[in-house]
Amino acid sequence: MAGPQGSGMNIGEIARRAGVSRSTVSYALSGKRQVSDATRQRIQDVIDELGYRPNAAARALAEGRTRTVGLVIPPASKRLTHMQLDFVASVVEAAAQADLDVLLSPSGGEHERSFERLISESRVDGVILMEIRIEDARVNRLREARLPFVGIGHPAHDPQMCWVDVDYAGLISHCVRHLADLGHRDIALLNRSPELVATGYGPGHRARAGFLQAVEEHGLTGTELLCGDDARSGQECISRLLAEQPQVTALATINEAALPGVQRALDEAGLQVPRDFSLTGIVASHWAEDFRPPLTAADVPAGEMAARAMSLLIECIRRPAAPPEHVLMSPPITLRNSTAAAPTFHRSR
Amino acid sequence: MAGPQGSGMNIGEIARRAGVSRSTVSYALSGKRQVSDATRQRIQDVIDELGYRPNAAARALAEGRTRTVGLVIPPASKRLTHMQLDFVASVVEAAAQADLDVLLSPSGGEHERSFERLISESRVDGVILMEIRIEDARVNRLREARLPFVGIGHPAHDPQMCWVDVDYAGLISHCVRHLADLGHRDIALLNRSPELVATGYGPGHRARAGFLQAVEEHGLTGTELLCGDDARSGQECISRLLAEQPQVTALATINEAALPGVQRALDEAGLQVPRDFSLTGIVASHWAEDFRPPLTAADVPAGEMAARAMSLLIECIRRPAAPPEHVLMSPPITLRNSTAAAPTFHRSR
DNA sequence: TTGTAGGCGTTATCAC
DNA sequence: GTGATAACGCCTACAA
Repeated sequence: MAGPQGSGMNIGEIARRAGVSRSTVSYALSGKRQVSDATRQRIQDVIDELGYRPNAAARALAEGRTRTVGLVIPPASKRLTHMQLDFVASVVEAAAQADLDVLLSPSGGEHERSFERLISESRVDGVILMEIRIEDARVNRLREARLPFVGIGHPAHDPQMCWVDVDYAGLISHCVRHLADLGHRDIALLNRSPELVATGYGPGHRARAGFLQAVEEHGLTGTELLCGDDARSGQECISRLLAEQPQVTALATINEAALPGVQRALDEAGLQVPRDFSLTGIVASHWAEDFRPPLTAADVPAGEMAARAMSLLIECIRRPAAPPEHVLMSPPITLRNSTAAAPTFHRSR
Repeated sequence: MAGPQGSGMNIGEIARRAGVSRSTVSYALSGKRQVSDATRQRIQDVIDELGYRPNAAARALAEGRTRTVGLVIPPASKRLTHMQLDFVASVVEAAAQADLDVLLSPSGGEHERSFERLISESRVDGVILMEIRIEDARVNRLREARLPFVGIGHPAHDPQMCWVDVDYAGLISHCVRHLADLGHRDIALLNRSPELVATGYGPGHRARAGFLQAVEEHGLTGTELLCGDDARSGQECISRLLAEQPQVTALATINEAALPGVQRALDEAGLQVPRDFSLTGIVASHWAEDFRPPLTAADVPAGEMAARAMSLLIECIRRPAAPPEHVLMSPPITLRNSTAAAPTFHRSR
């Protein structure tokens, strides 16, 4: 098994050495027509000996497909969250399962060139688009390019595209009801950063909507906190909340990166979870389990989302005319140990 | 500007509409020979109108290069660390800067197929290989394939390959000296997981070597802790250490994921950093700054490593015969607030 | 300054 | 069962 990409290492060379024509080698490899066992074996021997693999570009050119999918990630400047990371890894895994390769592309900011290359140079057969905004120009761009794609997240109005999303509104609303059932009357929503929500970040908007609706439905008082995606912001946010609104006894969150700070703020205030303060939300299981005590929360199923997105994409590629499918995931709320009945006496300021 | 990948959308179509030959269009695009301003403009107009972009596969086939680099990441099963994540994002960023695309490939475990595709189907012009082991089969595989590559990390003996690494041995040794200067006599090294180190994970081995050497040099007593890459393992590890070896007053770490647990264990034991216990190590700045108090530590410069690796790779691609270059980075230890003079009295068990 | 033509390595449609 | 041969879309000598 010598080095593959040597000099004249192509299907013709294999054919020559095996004493057959190029087409026979091609068919022996693809299995798209009968090849006698004897010749197939002869060909295979030569291939094994030389370590030959067909050239991907030539194949893509001839077949009209690349066996590659694009994954558009948010730009690196804003550090990716752990959930996003899990997602990237899971997409790669799911693609590998289907013998597809993954071409990564940042988008937003400086990186339009990379995105344009991806979609308009026929580098990929389809695209998975992360972090879709409520109004997202890239969606139109992809449609223009007639490229099959699946969104992670969904824009405001678009029955015409495939997407996979988590039901942030429904789940947060569920969390609020859970807290209401436990007797909490004043609760807060720990949302993502102000900038993110301002630029139309779907989960932020939908969590807010679900929160407001549920708060009203149950006659509660609700406070929304927009909080940076890091521990320090979380600590500041919660410290301020505890100081300024001591009547608040519970919190729902979608901001996992802030959790270590939340923990510190509660510790510093001498509050015990769940005795003095209840906590729940939508969080990658990793973060939920690392909290003390472990969080009762809906675990964002990054792996399953990636797998569903990939099979949706494969389907979109196979049948471009098929009606778009949506998957709105509503993972169960895992009961751990961070919510309890509201404390009987209010904390004083 | 209509949809690009329509039906007959290729360089010939552009040529036809502009009333020139295909080669003229090609040259107008590449600039590899003079084209009169008039025709160039006419061609450009047609291109703009139709939104044409050359087909990547055809170009790769003709040029013999793909304008794509491969990034081999550890498999998703073992969750990527934050540092690795930063690194992936930074590589993509650096590649985009050079107008290169990035093909992602998991490796190890189930994913040999993906790795083999990457290196033997001419899908990429070069490879960045993350998480190199002290003995790493992939290195030989890449060399066999004659594919330019750059390692993040370096194997035990290999002057023949390009790599970028952090000087774990030197930095940990530096940390130990710092602690020794502060009067600590019993210190510990919080290493990565036993499995990782057992499979020849370079940073683990080199941190250990630097630790042992420095401990001996300064006449200290050292304990090495192999600890899982998560908060719970960190907490268990440190709790046990504090209980079993109360004479230990300082710790150096390369296990950032364990830090939240380290913090909890110290809190639970009622120890204050740095008054009662000093902490330092090699950690992505993100984690160092999220600790309370912020850690005095060498910040792993993921962004710069990625940039250096990318330019090394570009150089390897340009001149495959050039002697291999190495970059051993030794980022400065950022003074924050987690180390102080050793406590005068030993803690009791 | 521009056009012609051959080749890059596959796949796939014909014939045999 | 197997071989020629024409695409696939682009690049680039070689001519003009």
